[in-house]
Amino acid sequence: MANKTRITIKDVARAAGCGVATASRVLNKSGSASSETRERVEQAARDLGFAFSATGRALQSRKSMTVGCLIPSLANPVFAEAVQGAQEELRKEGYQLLVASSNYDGETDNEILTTLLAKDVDGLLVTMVDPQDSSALNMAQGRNVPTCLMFHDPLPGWPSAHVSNAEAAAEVARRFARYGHRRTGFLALRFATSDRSRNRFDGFRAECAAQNLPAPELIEITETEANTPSILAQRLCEHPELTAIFASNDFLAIAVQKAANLMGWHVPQDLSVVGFDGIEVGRLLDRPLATIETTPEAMGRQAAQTLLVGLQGGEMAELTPLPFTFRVGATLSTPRTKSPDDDRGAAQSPSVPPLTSNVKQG
Amino acid sequence: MANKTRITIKDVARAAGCGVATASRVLNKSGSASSETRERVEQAARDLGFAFSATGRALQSRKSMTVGCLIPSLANPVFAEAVQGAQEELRKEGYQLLVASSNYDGETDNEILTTLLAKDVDGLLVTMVDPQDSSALNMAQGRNVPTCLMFHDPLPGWPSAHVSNAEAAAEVARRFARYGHRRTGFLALRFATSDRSRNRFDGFRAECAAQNLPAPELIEITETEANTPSILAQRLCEHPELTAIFASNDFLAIAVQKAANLMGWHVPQDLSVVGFDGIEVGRLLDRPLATIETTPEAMGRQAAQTLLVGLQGGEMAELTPLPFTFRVGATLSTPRTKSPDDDRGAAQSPSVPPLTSNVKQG
DNA sequence: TTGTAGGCGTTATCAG
DNA sequence: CTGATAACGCCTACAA
Repeated sequence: MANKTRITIKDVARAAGCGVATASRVLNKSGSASSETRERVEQAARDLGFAFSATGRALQSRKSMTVGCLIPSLANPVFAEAVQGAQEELRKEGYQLLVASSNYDGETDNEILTTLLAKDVDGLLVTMVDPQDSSALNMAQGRNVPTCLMFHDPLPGWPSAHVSNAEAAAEVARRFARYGHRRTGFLALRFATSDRSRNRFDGFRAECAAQNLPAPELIEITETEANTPSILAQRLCEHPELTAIFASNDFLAIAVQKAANLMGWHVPQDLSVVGFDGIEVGRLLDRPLATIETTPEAMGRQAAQTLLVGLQGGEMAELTPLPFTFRVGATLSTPRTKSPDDDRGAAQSPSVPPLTSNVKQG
Repeated sequence: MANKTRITIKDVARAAGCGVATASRVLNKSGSASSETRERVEQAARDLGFAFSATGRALQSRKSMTVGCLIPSLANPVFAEAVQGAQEELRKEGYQLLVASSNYDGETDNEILTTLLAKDVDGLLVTMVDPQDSSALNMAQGRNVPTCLMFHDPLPGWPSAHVSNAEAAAEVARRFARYGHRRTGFLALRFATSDRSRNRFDGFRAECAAQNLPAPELIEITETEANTPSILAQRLCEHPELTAIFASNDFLAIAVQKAANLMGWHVPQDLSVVGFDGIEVGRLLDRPLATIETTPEAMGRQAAQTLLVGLQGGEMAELTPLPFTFRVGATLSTPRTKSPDDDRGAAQSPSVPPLTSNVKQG
């Protein structure tokens, strides 16, 4: 009942019979004190169950020991893992992470950054829709709040822990070419709000050109389409000439397989599929997914380490892209036939109803 | 260069030619002010790009508008989604989330809680190893910091957003029984540090008994074993009598399938598998996973909403368990044979080498 | 309507 | 070695 809400250093000082300054020195092991008062203070602190208030400290020291972290969503394991890595790294140095997600919305991005800045974060870890043109991010810069991006390809002004999206995508194009694919597609979700996705497409298209392949087809889909195999199947049917699809992330790639199955197409013979990210489950699928394997947790770690340098007043260098690997899987092979108008899959499952109706029954 | 580090309300007051109290009133739309000074203050604030310091406010108001969130790991999508849901819900009311993960370690749990408390969080959202016996959690209670657990089955003293682990597990036992399985196994990871896992096992075992099935076999594995199909296969081989396995989460369930494939066992005929959680990819697998479907994001939301009540001084009621559903999949069927010592899979793939050697080549 | 003053919890400064 | 005291940024009486 008589619970004094909070025990402050004042209480400790009083209990120890000394001034607050002395108590502060003892408890912080700064300054010096006679072993006698030291003892009394420590005893009092223990008895009272004293703990410093980080808020009071922050106000006085102008350091909140808190880092703000903005990402699109924790529901995407790629971002969640990056945050996990960053959090571990920062905690070692005593920093806590204030996490917020924008749900891929540019306005929310700015609102969150503003709030984070108001909370006096000492640094920022950011993945957002449009970092190049964010008033809030500029404000962070103006206030000299060290900031490190994550996932974004290099941008003037901020370091970014990233994998070269264009180069990784180019690797996919080369693989496709090597296997004899010509008509390819790039399946994208939230193309408008993801520079990562756009950069992947650009890199993919450029390398297709370099490999003398026709320009890849850009297929943009909505979240609903991605989550409903039958609808996705319809969308794929609009591009019967494609023999290989590069999905902008692994979930989409898996969805493509599902949709293909629905239509009686065989992956990879009828349609090859390659993903991006390299999430763990891709490897556990019956038909392990060919994909670009990245290491989001390492990305978060790298971002955190760089930020730590900035936090200590150092200069944050531009970051070398993290390595990626092409994970070989069972979803990429040579196309069944070079003839684009072949009635694919028919030989395998002659009993399958016409595609359109089949799609509808999905 | 001449960047004054921070613009405070004092600066605004000076620029507007008035006292700080007036500026505060105007900017907070509390108290009243002549429309004239109001104008001047707002103008000044805009010109200077003023923003309140949450730290100063927190110190003064004794409200940090921050909620601490402790979970085992963001690398587990189940927790990540819960945090996502909670974050969205809390942001609506102006709260930010301070997130930290313990990596399933009980000591770290306490360290983190202590730090969070020192940061003056207004409330706590917690999933930890041992909530019943945590000094830090008790301290939170002592300080009257509203706390809501997540994922834990009801515990005296704290509300918890959860699914009834025992009941869900019982449902699996009933399904197994209905399909004619008798010898079953429960595959667990981190059994010692997860009351969720233990409660699932207890519920499963109890219902097996109720269904007149032999007691289920408890198979504990390490993370390494879980991630290496060939090793997991070896572990499974130690229990040739089992026809059905209940995995304590979906990832394990998928791993079991992988391991089974490696040995030439057919899922579900040779071995039925049911998971827990209901992660999205389970549905996208070639062989959709039978599992207990839960809604982690809703759990996070519920926890946040309850916490919000506590944050507003209300009484936090005990929470009704969230509903779960048994997701029918292709990994559960009647066992191929009732005879436990049948050489399973042999009929299907006579060319498969003996199990042991097959395992090793994995 | 307005401004002054005190205090939230800490620490750094500066006399004793 | 020790203890007032003045910030840190803000808000809320209390006065004017």
